Amino acid sequence: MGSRRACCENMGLRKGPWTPEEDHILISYIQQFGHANWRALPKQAGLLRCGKSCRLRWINYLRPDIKRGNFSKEEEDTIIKLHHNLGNRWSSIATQLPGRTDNEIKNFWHTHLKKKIKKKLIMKQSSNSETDHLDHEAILQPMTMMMMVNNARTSSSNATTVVNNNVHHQQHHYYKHSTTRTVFFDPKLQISSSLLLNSDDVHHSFMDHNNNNNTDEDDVMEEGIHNFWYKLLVKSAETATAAASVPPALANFG
DNA sequence: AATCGGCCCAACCGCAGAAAT
DNA sequence: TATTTCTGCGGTTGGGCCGAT
Repeated sequence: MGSRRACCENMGLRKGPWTPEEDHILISYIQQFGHANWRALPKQAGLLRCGKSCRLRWINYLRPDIKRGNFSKEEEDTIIKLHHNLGNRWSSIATQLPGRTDNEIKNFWHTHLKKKIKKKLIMKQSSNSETDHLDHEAILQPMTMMMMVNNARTSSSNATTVVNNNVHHQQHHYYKHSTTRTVFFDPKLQISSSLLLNSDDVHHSFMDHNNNNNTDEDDVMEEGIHNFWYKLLVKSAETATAAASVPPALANFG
């Protein structure tokens, strides 16, 4: 694809917070003419904004069906459940929550739910006698990796990158073997989790679950992934705790 | 009353895929 | 089929707000 100029590079266009006047112009225009072409809209409406900015303003703030205010407990539970299944696919999650935007859900996740879940995990971890020796930071570190690998798994475009880098593509996860360890790799962020995934049995446990012949493929994947991440979490926390000096956990893989 | 630091959220940016040419 | 344009998505940022000191 050729080099494309960002829409807001156009000189003379306003950026930053919208004024009530701009809001009014945008609402009036869309009510009258709709928004068939975002690119052309600001010019036709007489707004000194790029189309992208107009679209965002409308979708996230001005649409008449936007539900404002605090998230209910039901909405919260729905987000947690959907995020567990879908990962950071905020737009998909938003389709299940009428009146809520992907941006709003994303913000809510980052500011409230993520912390809440981490806290729950720590509480759970503290009450688990079997893993009492593990420190909480070591648990949270692989959690970050879980998120990143999950992102890689949900992006089809990354698959190409992975193939180009000669990384094997198996089911929905990417992995590659070095002579000494199995490495998970996030092609988008160009980082690997070699520190966290230096154990073959973790890798095999994941593969075993994936090779299960159960008829409900999604359930198998879900169960396999769940089990896999649990083992990974414990294993990597052990590794991190044991290490006298922890090297940069997310070193470039080259 | 002033300052500081963390939180929150609207808006921006870059990227990728779809659609159009 | 190749290239360009448009749209939508997810990550990130920055500024306002608010409580703590």
